[in-house]
Amino acid sequence: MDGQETTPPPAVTAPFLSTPSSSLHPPLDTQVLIPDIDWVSLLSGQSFLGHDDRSKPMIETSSFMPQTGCDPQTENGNRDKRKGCRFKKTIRPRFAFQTRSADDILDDGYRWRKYGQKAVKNSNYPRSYYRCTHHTCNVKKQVQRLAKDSSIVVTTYEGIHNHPCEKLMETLTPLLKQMQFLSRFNINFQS
DNA sequence: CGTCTTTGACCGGCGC
DNA sequence: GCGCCGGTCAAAGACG
Repeated sequence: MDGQETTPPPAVTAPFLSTPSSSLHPPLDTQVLIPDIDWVSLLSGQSFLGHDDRSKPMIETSSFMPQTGCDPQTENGNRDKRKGCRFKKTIRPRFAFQTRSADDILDDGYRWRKYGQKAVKNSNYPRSYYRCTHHTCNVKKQVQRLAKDSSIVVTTYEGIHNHPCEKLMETLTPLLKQMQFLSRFNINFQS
């Protein structure tokens, strides 16, 4: 099931930045109130955020990364700890923002697979865990409603996409092909 | 049939 | 050492 395809664009109400160079991928076609965002870099899967000292850290940036000798593909903490692989704490891009939306899932153009849901303390609402479905991508995100205001969804992204946004590419590919065709036609016409 | 969600179990970190 | 908590795994089932 891919409920993200039909999710209406929510309004981002309160962005928080934890790492200046982190790569977050907010929903496409969203009423975004974040200033100084390089959306081109963002949508191409590159690091995108300009420095914004006004932004307040919301979420810790530390996460587990494998030490040398561990398979980078199996970066997820518990899975590798079970194999006896040792970890050290390193900084990993992590970014949280709040959206006012009736839907928990934001359509950010990427495909996500839900791999867990947990009830969290001091909250009536569960926290959902998602992982990017791209085989080489290790980006994760957590989604949770605010206990104080159930209309606000807190989304936390962790990691950087190492591939372009699939949905954007789907949209742009026919357009690019058409442009290539037209430019070729134009060259032939001139010669 | 492939993809995705659900959900109970499991594990490690952390505070006491 | 123990219990709580957050994060992840993986089997089973749902869905298109």
